[in-house]
Amino acid sequence: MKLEKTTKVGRAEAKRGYEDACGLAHALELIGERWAPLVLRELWLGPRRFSGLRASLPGISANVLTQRLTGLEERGLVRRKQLPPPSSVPVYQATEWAMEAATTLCQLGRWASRAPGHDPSHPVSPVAIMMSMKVNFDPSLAGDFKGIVAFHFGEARYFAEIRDAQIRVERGDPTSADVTISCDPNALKPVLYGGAPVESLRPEGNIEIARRFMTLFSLPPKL
Amino acid sequence: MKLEKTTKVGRAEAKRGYEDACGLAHALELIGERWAPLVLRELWLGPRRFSGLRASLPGISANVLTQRLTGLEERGLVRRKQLPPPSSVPVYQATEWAMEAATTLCQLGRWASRAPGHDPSHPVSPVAIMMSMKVNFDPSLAGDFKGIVAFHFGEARYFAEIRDAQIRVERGDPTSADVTISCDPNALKPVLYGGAPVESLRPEGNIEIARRFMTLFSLPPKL
DNA sequence: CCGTATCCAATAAGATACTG
DNA sequence: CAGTATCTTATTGGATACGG
Repeated sequence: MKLEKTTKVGRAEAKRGYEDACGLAHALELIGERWAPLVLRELWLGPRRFSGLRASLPGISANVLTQRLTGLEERGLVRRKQLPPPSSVPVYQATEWAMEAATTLCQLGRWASRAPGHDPSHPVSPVAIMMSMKVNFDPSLAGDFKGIVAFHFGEARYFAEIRDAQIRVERGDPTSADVTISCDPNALKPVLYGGAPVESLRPEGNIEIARRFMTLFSLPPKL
Repeated sequence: MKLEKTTKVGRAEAKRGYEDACGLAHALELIGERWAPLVLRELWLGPRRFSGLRASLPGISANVLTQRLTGLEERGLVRRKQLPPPSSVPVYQATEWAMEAATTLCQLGRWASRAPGHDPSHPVSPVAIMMSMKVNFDPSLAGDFKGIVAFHFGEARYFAEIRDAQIRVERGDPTSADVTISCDPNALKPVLYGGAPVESLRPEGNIEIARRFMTLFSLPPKL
């Protein structure tokens, strides 16, 4: 139609910036684009590959994921790496600095889960459910409980360790798990937050530890 | 290929949601739109009117501000009020719940200010500069300093009180200020964070308190 | 399997004018 | 002042198609 650039914008003001010195405005320029915070969430527990990110981010398209990853890389939030040959798989890793934001974003997630409009019936990714454990762990319920629970979500492996009324969540295999749970991330929600029995997940190992573990999380009160 | 819902538009596919039960995804549906976090920032210290918001958000257009305010109101983050007659001015106020998010967003702002790309030469709003004080106050520098500094940014009035190595930032007039500074918010930046002398701002009152006050803030280290 | 490039339709944002 | 209305531009997401 009209190919003429109306020059309204004048110089190459390519990006839409906020022109605001407030750090928050800059945060939005760094991670304010659609999907960006969720990409960071997926990188929270370690490097991931393109297809894994795509699978964990239902609805993102390949081109948008590419844009986000390259954008985040340009801004110093993500580093792209090649695993050593022969695998030579490219993976994306959050920088240490980006990880600090991820911690803050966790809190934002906890805050939002109080909203009346929050629908927990949607699917969750493995990282998302592990993050929910990190953020909804209630130290006051833990007493002197101590245990390591391994989670197998298909090929993906994570574990949570509770000790001294603190929780640690990591990717990979623990040195020694008390109990291992193999399931879909979504199956964990009713057990963690709905009081469903852990037996439904067929835990392997110390079932008593599994049972107790699942009682240590509480969603913040709804509004 | 075999998507049955390929019917182009799909009618009721109203909003673009993330379809992700993770709280963070819902947070983005609540405040992930462009400008939304900055609107909340402006409401951080109390209710504001439409024109004040527009003035503090350089670059936002009236229709987008309207959309944000009505959207935030629908989602329970903002309440619209009418001041009692004869003024009858409509004002927008953040709900208590939204204020919790604002606190987290502050942290995000502090995080982002470490970025190499952060340009502090852009203008800041009164609320933004007050927020920077809140978030960059360094208790370890405060010792037993005690003082109340009032800020007049045109008609807008704010104050900061430091006591017991804590800072409190509010809108309005303090019961008794040690010193009052009338200036543009931007003029405060070099004094707070660049070591410029407070005398350049012509403080009225206890200048020694003003001088000491300005030394109690430190930006996080750049990357 | 890991992406990138391109085209297109649907939205969101921006600029401007205008009304009560 | 407090917004609507309207039009233009930019970004998004989906669907391929294509290269390593």
